[in-house]
Parts: sequence; structure tokens; C-alpha cells
Amino acid sequence: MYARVENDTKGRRQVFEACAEPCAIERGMRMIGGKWTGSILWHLKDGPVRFNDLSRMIGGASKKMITERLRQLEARGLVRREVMDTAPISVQYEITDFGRTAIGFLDALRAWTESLPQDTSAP
Amino acid sequence: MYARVENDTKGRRQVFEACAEPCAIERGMRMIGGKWTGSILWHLKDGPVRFNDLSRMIGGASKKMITERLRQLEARGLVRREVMDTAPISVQYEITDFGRTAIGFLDALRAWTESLPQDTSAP
DNA sequence: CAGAATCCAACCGGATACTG
DNA sequence: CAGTATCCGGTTGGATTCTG
Repeated sequence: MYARVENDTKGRRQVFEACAEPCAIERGMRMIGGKWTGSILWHLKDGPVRFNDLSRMIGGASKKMITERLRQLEARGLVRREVMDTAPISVQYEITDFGRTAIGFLDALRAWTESLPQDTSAP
Repeated sequence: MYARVENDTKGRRQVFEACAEPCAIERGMRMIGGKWTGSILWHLKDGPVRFNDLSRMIGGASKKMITERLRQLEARGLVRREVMDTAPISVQYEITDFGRTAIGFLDALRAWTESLPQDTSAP
């Protein structure tokens, strides 16, 4: 089981892939290398965050993207979604223990990127 | 200097970006998270490899993609291209010292991916 | 051998508007 | 607040053909 094909509400074909790539590097990249995926995981590392807060933390990504990536991370077991019974409604996203196993790698990546010469920004 | 815009031979707009993303995770991902980029770097870690050999090592990627990614890695200083004076012509790609600084976390990624349950493949 | 050129369908992702 | 739905232009990347 490596690729899952479903139809969305309008019957359009949607492909979810766990990646059939034999190279571990490549599979890993497709697991957490998607646009915004790493950032989301990173911003969840210190505790649960609500949807709109996450949206604000990751400036540049549209809500659509954030939602898509969160759903993907949830399906892969890296993130947990929890609906709080408040008014107005609020939803919390939390990194799972499994998700946390990826933080080490992400931190190595962060360190590497920040060490680059043309780099003068904050994480 | 973060985005460079050029026109190709047919005057079509081409955008090369060093990524203006303020988040280091995100920038890093765009630096080495492109499709096949990590794999290429990984397969160069043990010494110079020729174009077609690389192509064969990374089954699934078209020559077009390999070429594109190699050019990108070269432009970013992670890889060196060397034309050997032989007949027929042969070209070697070699990882630079700078490129080698990325191998650490690529290996962390590999280890993480291989530890995943549904994983039964070789790198 | 090591690409470059061209074509084109599929996918991506931002903008916008709407909802319970 | 936390999304969903829809539109749509731009980009991606595979297939194919050609070349020095």
C-alpha cells in the first residue's frame, strides 16, 4: 500500500501517496518536504496551536494550504486535531509523539540553513 | 538578492529563487527539498559520478529532471561539474565541501524514513 | 555519452467568496 | 472561528525527438 486514490465531493480524482520511491531520502522528502509541511510541524513543537494562530505564524501560506497540509499530516499520524467545545468554536493542533521524532531532523535543517552566508533572517 | 528572473532562449520567463521565506525550515526545504535534489546529493556522497550513471542510480527521474536539478545544485555551490576530455565525452559530477555539509541531515532524514513501519526498501 | 528543445497534460497553489 | 468551494493562471515534469 503506497498510493491511495479517492474521489472528492465532485468526483474529481485525488491521489494521496505515501510514496513508492525506493530511495529513503526521496520518500522522506515527500513525507515532510511538501510546501509548508516542515514549517507547520516546527511551529507545533512547543505545544498545541489553534488554526488561525498557526496561520499567522506561517505568514505567506494561505488557509487552504495550511488546511491541506494539516489534513495530510493528520492522516500520516504526525499531528492530532482536536475540536474544543467553546463558542465560538476553536480547533487545536498538536504534534504527536511520532511527529516529534521528525523534529530532530528539522532542527538540523534549520541550523544548516541559518549557517548559510546570505542568511540574515529569524526563524 | 533573493529572486532572480531570467528569460530562456525563447524569451519565456524563468524564475530562480533563493527563497525569500523568512522561516529557515521553509528556506532549507526549498534549497534541498526539490524533487530528486536530495537523492542526487546523496548519491554523490561517496565520490564523483557520471551523468548516465547518476541517471541510472536514481531510477524514476527523467534525464531532464536530473539535468535541471544538477544545474541548480551547481548554481548554489553544492555540486561541481567537470567535463572529462575523453571520447566519447564524459561528464563527472562531484559534491563540493559545502554540499557535503548537507549530508548530515540528509542522513538523519534517511534514518528517520527507514525507521517507519511500512518501510521495507533499500536506500 | 550528455545533454538541449519542444510539447503538453497534470498538478499546484493563490485569490476570492461563502458557511455553520 | 475554522474552515469549504470554486475558479484559474502558472508551474512542473514526463515523453519524445534531436544533436555534437
